Amino acid sequence: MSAFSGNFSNKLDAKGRVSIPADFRSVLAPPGSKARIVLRPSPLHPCLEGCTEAHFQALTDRLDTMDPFSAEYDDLATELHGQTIKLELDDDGRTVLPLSLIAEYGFSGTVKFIGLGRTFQIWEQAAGDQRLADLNAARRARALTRSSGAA
Amino acid sequence: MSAFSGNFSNKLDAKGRVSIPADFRSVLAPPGSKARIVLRPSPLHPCLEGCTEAHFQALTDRLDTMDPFSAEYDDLATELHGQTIKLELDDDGRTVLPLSLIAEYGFSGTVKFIGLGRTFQIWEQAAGDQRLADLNAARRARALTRSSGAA
DNA sequence: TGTATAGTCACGGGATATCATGGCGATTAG
DNA sequence: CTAATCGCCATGATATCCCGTGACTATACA
Repeated sequence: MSAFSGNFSNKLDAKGRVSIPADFRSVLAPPGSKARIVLRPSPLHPCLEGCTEAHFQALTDRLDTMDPFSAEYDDLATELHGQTIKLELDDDGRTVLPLSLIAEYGFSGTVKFIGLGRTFQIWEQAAGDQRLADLNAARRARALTRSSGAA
Repeated sequence: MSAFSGNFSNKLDAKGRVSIPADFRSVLAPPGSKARIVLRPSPLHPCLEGCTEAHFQALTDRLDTMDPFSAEYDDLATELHGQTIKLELDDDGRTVLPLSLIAEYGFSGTVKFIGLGRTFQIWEQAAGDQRLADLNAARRARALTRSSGAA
């Protein structure tokens, strides 16, 4: 597998450590080698967004296509680099989330990992569940609309 | 055969394992090789929907044409990947359904596989039977309505 | 045609590996 | 010297693998 899929709930211990789901670890690095993740605030949601270093590189490549003196360049560069944290996983597949982030996102006890393919998100448990539920409701509404239109 | 057809009832054992019907296995992978299935919640029914990795790939291909920073991308990616489970079949053609799913869909003892061609569904036995019965009833009603001109 | 044989399949059980998580102790910084 | 951080090990739970068994089917053979 080479994409982040599924959602997982893992515990944040007293020291701010969390296990990265094993499925995600296998995407982040070939088994055996040190895995690293790149984390930054989601531009859309109250959650963290994580990806591989390679994917982050691909995102920043986009900067090279932009006018380096434009406001857009400045905004995107700041967004991408200004709040990005690179973390290394320990031998148990865990990483330590900085206390500031834990406080900022209201993480308490359990966090939710949601796969988005090339990236994944880390939510406060309840908020993450809500996000999925909202999407499902919308999907269901779309499906029903379609079928009643066709019938 | 290259489509999921027919319906089958198989048992869920104490460990949450279930045999994938042999007919479906032959669609999922050439005999001998490891078969994988992609499962996600049905948008319309209280059941799981399964398909091949290739079919899922076709669904996610659409993401590559979208702006990865847009809300649309985020929604679709979460919808597609966020609740997707990729399972590998063991040498006996079985797979393990996560406990959370078993609870969520009320699976107990026996589950029903219903082929939908490119995909298939996994229902709690009684609900799946009901689904088929409902469809037949609706079909009969339509036929009667047509023949009598109006009902 | 009736019977024996081999194959496939669903299903159960038990041994083993993997994972998430708690805790301890060493190491480092202040 | 104290406190925070990091690496390592212990543990329970879960998943994975590998085996055997019985039902049913298809094939071979007399």
